[in-house]
Amino acid sequence: MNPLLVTVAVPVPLYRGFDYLLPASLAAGARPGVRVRVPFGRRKLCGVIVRAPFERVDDSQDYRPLDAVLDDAPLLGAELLALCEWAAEYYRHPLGEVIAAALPGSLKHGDAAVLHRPQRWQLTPDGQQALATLPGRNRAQRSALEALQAGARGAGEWPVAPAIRARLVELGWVASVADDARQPAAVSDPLPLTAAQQLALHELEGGEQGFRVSLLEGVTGSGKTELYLRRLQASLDAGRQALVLVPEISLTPQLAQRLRERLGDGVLSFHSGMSEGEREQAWLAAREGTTPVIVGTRSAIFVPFARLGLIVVDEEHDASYKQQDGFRYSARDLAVVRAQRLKAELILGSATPSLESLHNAQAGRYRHVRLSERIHAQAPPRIDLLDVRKQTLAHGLAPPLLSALDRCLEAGDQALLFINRRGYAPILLCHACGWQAACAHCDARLTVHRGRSRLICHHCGAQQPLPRGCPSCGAAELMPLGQGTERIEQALLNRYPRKRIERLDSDRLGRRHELQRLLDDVRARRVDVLVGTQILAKGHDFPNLSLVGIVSADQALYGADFRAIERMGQLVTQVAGRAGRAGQRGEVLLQTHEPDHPLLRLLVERGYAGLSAALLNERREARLPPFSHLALLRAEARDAAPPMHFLAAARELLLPLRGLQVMEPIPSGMERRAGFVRAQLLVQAEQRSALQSALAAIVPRLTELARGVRWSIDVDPADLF
DNA sequence: AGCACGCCGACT
DNA sequence: GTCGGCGTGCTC
Repeated sequence: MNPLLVTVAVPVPLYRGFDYLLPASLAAGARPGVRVRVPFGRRKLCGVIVRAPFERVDDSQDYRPLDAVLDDAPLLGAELLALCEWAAEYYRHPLGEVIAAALPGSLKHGDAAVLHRPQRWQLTPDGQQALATLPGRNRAQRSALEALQAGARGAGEWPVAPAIRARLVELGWVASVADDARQPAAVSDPLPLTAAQQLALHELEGGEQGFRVSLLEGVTGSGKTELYLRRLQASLDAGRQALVLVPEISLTPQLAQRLRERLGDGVLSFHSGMSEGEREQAWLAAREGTTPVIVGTRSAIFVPFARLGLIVVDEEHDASYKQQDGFRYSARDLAVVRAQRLKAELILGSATPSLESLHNAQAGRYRHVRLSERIHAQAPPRIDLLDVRKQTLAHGLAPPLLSALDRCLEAGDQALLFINRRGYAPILLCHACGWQAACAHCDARLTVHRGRSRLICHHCGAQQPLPRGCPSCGAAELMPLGQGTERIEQALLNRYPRKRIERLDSDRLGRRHELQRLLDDVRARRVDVLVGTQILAKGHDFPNLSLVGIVSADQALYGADFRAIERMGQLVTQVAGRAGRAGQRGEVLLQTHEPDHPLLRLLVERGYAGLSAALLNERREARLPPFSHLALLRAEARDAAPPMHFLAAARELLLPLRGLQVMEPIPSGMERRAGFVRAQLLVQAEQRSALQSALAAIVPRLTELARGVRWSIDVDPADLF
């Protein structure tokens, strides 16, 4: 018999498969999904077997034997492996890298997959006694013991420094006990449903079981989460697990906590803010079936489950579900694929659904479940356009907005100001000679950050100290032009010295618990005005806002990207939705220089539903997604010519293929970025399959053409820059 | 992506 | 005379 070979996916950016000789001694355990250690060039890599062993037939090729089989049982089950293969095909990304993206760090590098038995820390009788007699100076020990007594349960929920814990164990005051019987602790009762919720729940539950997608379109405050909870409970009751995706790390603790209160403490999180160890344990627990629910961000779509029955994608319109570099997958779209393959239920929830999902719902592929009433029966916030033309702006704020703020704060209410720009000002200008602070590596201006006293490029991260005078003409005074969150915050601090003004943007999200503390302060009404970027639009709940000011959304109106207005509508609607308290209508002011823009008027008069309907019509006319399918071929290099030449050659390869419309290669929106000159080629197809086969056909040739050019394929690009 | 091999400038 | 610059070539 001929020797056996196995195909191994190795984590390298190569589109070819690599076959290895399978030593007879290792043949028993070699199955798809099992990790192996293989020699690769001069190094050793951890790869995954992706095909059942097969007999060697050709003698022309030399093979190297694999070193070791790392798993007794496949680490990637058939379902997850198939999902990875599907994603690699669809997104035209090397399978080895896709699998690497699906594995938590430590497992990716070949560490043994060991699920620690859940353990729980417990006060011993000695510990009980010690707590009573412990001298007051042992503060750390005391508070740790008190936390345990107060009912901290899982190991992760007992906040104690490892050194203190070790000491307490040594003293015999605490002990760990196995916690297999994860009794659902402190499970609270479901909230009563409104009539509208009941109706919606009925629609979600009804009809054919098995694979189904529901687009749950519910305005802010309509109680989508309670419906998720009902479906999650039903899934758990049926003995199946569930996956809940959220767009942002900062939303996981909040939601995970709420799920734990209702579904028990088996609910685990999965996101990049966790340590590798924590992520690995959550991943393994889901795979074993020992955790009923995972709440996570984009990458959690690759968590394996023993019996997944339900996926919820919250805020499904959110662009963060699309990975923007490397393996450019959409977790929301993969959720559809995964649910279909598993015959599972999928709920896509949003107050402002993406045009793609709306289109799918209208085409009958998704159930369209609407929740149009807010629970507390407030009127939905009305958005008023504030024409700022010819008005004197103070740091970008027009007098009517300022007087609305005055009234709001006098009444002791809270206000929120939204501006989608970090920093103090996006431009630093010399009034004497016209010089502007520009990035040395990008075609971009540097943003003034007053607090840190620096100029920062928001595209490549380059920084420099804030210059004292003009570097070009020496004039003493430089003018910050335009506004960011920092500047609005400053202006409000000056105007309202006795009020508490807080800023919320990614610059402030450094420390782990800071966001949580800030949000708590806002909810407890210790903050009067909150100034922030789109983080404010992402589902955080602020129950006491009576005024929302949107400093500007005009940029989207001039934006070159065909999705700019859709995004603006989502952002504005989401931010506006934060306004209004029980029984009181919120006020929303949207500053604009284009008060007569038809799409802006549509948004204000007919809401997101009106805007999205009009945008869908435009897309249909223009044959843009979701009425066609796009792929973007990007290229970059140190010099300007190679990317264009590469793309021109790629275009030649594509032109003879059928069912495609191939544009001319063009320089990217920001041509130079982080020292690279970038260009792109847009390919459009009516049929997804035509796009797929075209890309499949040209990838091997691209590899040959790419001399000195870095390139990537973006299937279903989120933006065309 | 790594990692090596391979030929041309400023240093112990 | 060497250390090292990154160009390009390969990885079963």
